[in-house]
Amino acid sequence: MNTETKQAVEKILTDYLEKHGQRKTSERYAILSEIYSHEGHFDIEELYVFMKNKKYRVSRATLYNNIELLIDAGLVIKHQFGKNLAQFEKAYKYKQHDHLICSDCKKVFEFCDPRIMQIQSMAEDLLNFDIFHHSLNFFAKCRALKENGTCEHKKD
Amino acid sequence: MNTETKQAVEKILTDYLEKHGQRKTSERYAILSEIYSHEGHFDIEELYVFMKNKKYRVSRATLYNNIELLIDAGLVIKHQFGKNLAQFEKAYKYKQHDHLICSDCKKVFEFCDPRIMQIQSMAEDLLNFDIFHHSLNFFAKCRALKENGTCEHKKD
DNA sequence: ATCCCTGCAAAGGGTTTGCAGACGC
DNA sequence: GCGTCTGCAAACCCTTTGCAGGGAT
Repeated sequence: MNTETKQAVEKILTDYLEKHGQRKTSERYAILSEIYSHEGHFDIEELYVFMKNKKYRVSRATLYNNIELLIDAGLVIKHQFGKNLAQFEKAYKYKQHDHLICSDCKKVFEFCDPRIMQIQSMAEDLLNFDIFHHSLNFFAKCRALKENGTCEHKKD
Repeated sequence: MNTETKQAVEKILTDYLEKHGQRKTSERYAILSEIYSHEGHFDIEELYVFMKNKKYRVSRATLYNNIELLIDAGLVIKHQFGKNLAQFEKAYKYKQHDHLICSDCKKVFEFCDPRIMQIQSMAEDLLNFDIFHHSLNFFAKCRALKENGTCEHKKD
């Protein structure tokens, strides 16, 4: 990842840890760095394998503990795409977007629409809450599937 | 539940089973009836306990199998509210709505906003998919919490 | 009579917990 | 040195699977 982003997210983590009186362990910075060096979604097992394949001696328990911390610090976002498997994504400077999941091949697509923020404001005022996160998922069938018998995006 | 709804959902199930060459077992109709006799969200374990507390001899495996069938038939909707626990809800004649989850007490609130359908149309055309289901969840802090130190809706 | 569907129990897979040792403070 | 954080492994919980018996067609 670029140096600017690396420094920025490390500072956010440092500030968060200091504010909450938690320790600045090397594992926490290693996990953050690993997450920000990958594009797209990942689950804990994938992150574990990535880090094991490098020099890191890291445990799944530590990953589970610290991913929660990173979510709380606003550095990571958690997704649930219908399966019983939490998936994650880096959050810093990543444009707000939502997801569409292909029911055929389970591939996840991204899109964004500013109108979601208007709905959010409406819900906040209606229910008297402050919303800090949203999750919008569309489940869909590829139009090419019924015409050609195959997802046209499978070749990607 | 009212007789009209009961007959309507049973017909939908019957049509679905006949169309797919699947058997009309008493368990399937019992599960459907049980689901439609409750308001709000439920998970498989709750449904299992409900049915055990009545006369039914039913297994969790059958519930898991048939809830998928009912979802496919459009009679049940599945939700994931951030935890690794699938929650379900009856779908027939139930107005389209979305959810806001209180981060303090985890209570789930409902709201609806027609603009979600506009976003859906946009995403369909942008990505060339036909969307058959959507899931929009807001995660939020109750405004009364920071003022009074307690969720004002906890008394509900 | 066929064979799909069921109940039961064991297995599976992701996540959490307990504990002794390590390390930030 | 104190107390938190870590790695490891076992425990946990929800869900899926295997199998023999039962019921729909």
